[in-house]
Amino acid sequence: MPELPEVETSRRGIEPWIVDRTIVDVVVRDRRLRWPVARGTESRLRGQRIDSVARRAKYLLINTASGTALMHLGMTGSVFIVERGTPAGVHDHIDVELDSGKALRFRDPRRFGSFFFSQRPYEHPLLARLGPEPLGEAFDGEYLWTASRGRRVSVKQFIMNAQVVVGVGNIYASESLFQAGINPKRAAGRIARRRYDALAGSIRDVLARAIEAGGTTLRDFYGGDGEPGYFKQELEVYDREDEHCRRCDTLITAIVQGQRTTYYCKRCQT
DNA sequence: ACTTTAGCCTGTCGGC
DNA sequence: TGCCGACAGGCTAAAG
Repeated sequence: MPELPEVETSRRGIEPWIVDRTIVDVVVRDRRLRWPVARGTESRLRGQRIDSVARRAKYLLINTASGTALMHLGMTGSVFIVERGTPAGVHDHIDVELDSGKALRFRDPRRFGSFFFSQRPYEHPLLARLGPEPLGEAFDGEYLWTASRGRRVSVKQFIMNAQVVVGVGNIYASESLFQAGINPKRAAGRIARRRYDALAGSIRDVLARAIEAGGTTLRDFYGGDGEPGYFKQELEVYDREDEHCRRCDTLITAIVQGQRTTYYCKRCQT
């Protein structure tokens, strides 16, 4: 489900409900996530006041004075606010209960998500080697071009690599490459500097527009306010196999790269 | 150092 | 209608 725009939409949705609230308890109903939820996570959070909620890559960081609770939504995870005491569904694995009478609920049917506590989150092995934020200062065409020299992987797989740049998942990789006019099969190391300028700009633009639209809801994504994401309506190629390219009318092609489906226009993307 | 693959899970959908 | 395989928005670890 969630790529960067969906995680950012979730962050904005929960922020007003949890910042400056105190955690009165944490209830973990199922510890079997991507990595088992460590024993003691609950006690480290209990009694802490939430100072802020941030996002790094696709991680949500709930910051307190004593450390940070990190959540990753994996493929099917979501977070939302409920009244404390709201009966939990089968996939509602964690509740962070607040002194306001509300709770932050973590739901994840496939359990590819994760939840852990860290005093130095940015030094945690899972975060330490992440690439730059695509909407940040350090990300531009020069960076991508330099990082791609000598790389033989396809450009699609290259921009989905979180050590290169974070937050670009399967939907937005296809969309960014379409907007930049680049064939997703092209080897990353054989793309000119100027084309990487275009690609970096497209990644920024696509992600920013998707955040504005509240993310992309293909089936079951809802932001913190319960609204679906409306970026689906703006998708140019993703999930549009055999439909007409809006720019040139050619039928959109679907291929598989690295076990993920890629969509592109053979005529617009070279 | 890079690239590729297997695998973690459940739910849904299309074809028979 | 039911069964079965294919597929799904992510990511790591291990193997090559």
